[in-house]
Amino acid sequence: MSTPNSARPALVPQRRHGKERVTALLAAAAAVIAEKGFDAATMAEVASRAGAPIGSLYRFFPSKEVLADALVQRYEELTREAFVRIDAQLSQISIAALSDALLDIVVGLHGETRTMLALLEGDAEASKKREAFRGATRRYIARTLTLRSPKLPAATAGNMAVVLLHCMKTMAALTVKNTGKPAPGPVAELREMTRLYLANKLGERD
Amino acid sequence: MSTPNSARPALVPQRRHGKERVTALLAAAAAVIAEKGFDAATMAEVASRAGAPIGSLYRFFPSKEVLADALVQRYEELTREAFVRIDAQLSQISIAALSDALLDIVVGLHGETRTMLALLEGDAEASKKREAFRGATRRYIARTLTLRSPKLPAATAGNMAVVLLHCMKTMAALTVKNTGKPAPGPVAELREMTRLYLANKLGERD
Amino acid sequence: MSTPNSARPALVPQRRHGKERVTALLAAAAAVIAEKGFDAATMAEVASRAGAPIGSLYRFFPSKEVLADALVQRYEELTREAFVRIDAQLSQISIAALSDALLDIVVGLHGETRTMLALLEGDAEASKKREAFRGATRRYIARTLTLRSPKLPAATAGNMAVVLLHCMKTMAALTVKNTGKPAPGPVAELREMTRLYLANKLGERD
Amino acid sequence: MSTPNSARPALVPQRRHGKERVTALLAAAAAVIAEKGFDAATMAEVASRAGAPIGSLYRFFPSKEVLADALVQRYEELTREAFVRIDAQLSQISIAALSDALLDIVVGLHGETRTMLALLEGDAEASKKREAFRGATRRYIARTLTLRSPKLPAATAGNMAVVLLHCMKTMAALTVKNTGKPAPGPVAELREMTRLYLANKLGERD
DNA sequence: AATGAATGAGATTTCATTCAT
DNA sequence: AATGAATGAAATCTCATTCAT
Repeated sequence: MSTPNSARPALVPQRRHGKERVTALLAAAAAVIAEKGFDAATMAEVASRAGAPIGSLYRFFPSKEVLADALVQRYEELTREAFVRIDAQLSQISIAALSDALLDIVVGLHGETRTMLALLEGDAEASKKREAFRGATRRYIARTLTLRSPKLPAATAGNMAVVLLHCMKTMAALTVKNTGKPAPGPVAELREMTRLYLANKLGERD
Repeated sequence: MSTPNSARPALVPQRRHGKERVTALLAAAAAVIAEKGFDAATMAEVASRAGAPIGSLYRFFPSKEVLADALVQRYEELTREAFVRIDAQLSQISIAALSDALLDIVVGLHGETRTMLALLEGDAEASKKREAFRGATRRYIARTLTLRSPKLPAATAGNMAVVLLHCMKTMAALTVKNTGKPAPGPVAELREMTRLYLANKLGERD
Repeated sequence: MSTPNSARPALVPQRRHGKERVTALLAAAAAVIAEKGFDAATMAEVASRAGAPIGSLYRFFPSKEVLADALVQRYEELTREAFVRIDAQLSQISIAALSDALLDIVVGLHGETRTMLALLEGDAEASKKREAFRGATRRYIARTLTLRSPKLPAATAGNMAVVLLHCMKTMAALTVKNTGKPAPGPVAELREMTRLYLANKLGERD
Repeated sequence: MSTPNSARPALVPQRRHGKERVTALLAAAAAVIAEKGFDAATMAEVASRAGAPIGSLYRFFPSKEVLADALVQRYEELTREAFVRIDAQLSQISIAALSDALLDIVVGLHGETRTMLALLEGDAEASKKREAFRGATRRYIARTLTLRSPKLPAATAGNMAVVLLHCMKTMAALTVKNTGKPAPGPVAELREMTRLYLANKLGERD
């Protein structure tokens, strides 16, 4: 009657129509959250922009929280895949290239960088899933650093990962600056700073 | 949510009692926003935590937006003063010290770092005042860089300022991580990265 | 809450599989209603607890109202059978034993006493079927009283039946008190009060 | 943002206008709950029937639960006062008169007997306040019994109170039967049964 | 001027019932 | 016939802002 249905996870659609609808709902949610931020985004607008009745939205995503988590989970999967690709060629690329590859991960989210930023904001009330995303990404970074420089102490790798995660967030912020245009100057500076940092820490000391 | 009272600016209190009340209201607003975020902070809680009636809050700050702007303006003033202090000793300090000084500005906000972050989040709906804060800080950074290295092209200084502003935001985020404890490892890494970057860009090439 | 499907009655299942399913659905409905009350019980939970798809539930019971009526009808049948057994030995038992037998009828519903109470609550919106249950039980009581004491005026028997019906409801309430334990002290008092009343009214004055 | 405001108790109105409004709201709530039962009564209808906007209703009664509790508390106060009056003349009245006085308490609630019944229904989800009402009334009864017959064992008084409370509920149910008309026959029977019981238990054995 | 009660649009969420597959 | 996804009206509750006192 009044107990919020926060327990149930997102429903996985069975039929083709349901899959299309879920895709549309997630796209609409990403768009609305990108435009207005998580709090100001309303479930009604998400549904209507997806051309779905509100009941359908709630059938698949039983709460606003679950809807946000579904988006975050997608970003986490994309991020994990990106690290798999980076790790596969880790021994063949320069440290500068590695640095660029890290920053380019956020660009790979295409139009949803702004959504991801909106979802990652707000430490306090953010759900477990979103905090987990940050943690997971940090671990991916640390593991990649260790793979590349096996002598790097684990603690150092962890600390560096925190800083590099923020560099990635900065990259995301620059990418969406001014509604989509990449702001090339600042991006170049960010790349330079990150390259310098990685080169200095990971070695290549000649 | 009805028609907002967007016109009138924050009232400047005349009598001593009024000044104390405004101080208490701003402190309460900072605390509530830090705890719950801007959207979840309610005007009623701000007033009650300041021991003031809600009508009094609205007398001095005609809207939630104006209240947020007043906080941002205070942070901008503190930031400006910090740059004045940095610029005064700019020729006598090393680049590493300058780098640290930039990052330490956010620490100077004491307990309100979290509030400032909450107010700076959310590109979309943020008011002009908050956008102006970012712009002003960026200009302060650029001016300081130019003062220290007069040959630095203006465009480069501007681009660097964008990146350094994000380093400051990172510093702020690390400062409030885990309810106040500074997370020393990541902070050390951030300082190192920023020092490397500034040293490389501003020179000291001997 | 839209237009209810009030017309069609409960479908009587033809095949054996259908009968089993109906039994499972009714048992699930009884359990859910006992736990949460009629309003808070949802059709979805009834179906899922019976291991049946929601469509199947609606095939046999075209509305929530009809489902409740089916339960009530079962209680009415059980009650009628109980009165048949009581009437069969009516001339051989003492008035005290008759009194106890009346109160024990509700105990014979086993685990569904709570369900019955939940369905009998709420005068206002209760369906005809549920009101009819009360009326029928009242008539059973009155008839049994008349059978036992033929000189009892019909009007008196009817009035007494109303009171005795409430004694049975009280017995039901005491039976389910504290999740199933019978609360022996109050039950003993209720038995005593009912015996006194019946003995006084039905006679045995010699 | 989403936390229900179940914590805050009912607000006590300060000004005269507020007191009138609270009175109107409680009357409207009692009427709607009496007509439709607690679950089917909507906050919107309560407000509109009191001629108040929904926000005003929630200002004074922060949740539906609190609104119900306020009604129950009023009934508890009326009940307590009734017991005070009964106890004051306890030594001067016959046991039959005491029995009648107990049953007449529910009649003293005038038109709100049905509301009280609706609020007392439903063991499971009922709030603490409503359970407390039952408990308090039981204790009032037990104390009155003990005052009248000091030799009565405490445990027996408690058990009798449970049964007598149900007699009072029965009286309430009979009072509201058929939208207000008292159904004189059954009431007379109930009075008789209760008198017999009390006379038998409390004594007058000469 | 100061207060805090009043307002009501709008947000999230539920669920009985239907109907396409 | 059987299934379970889809629907949307309606319920509870919030809160920025106003304005009578």
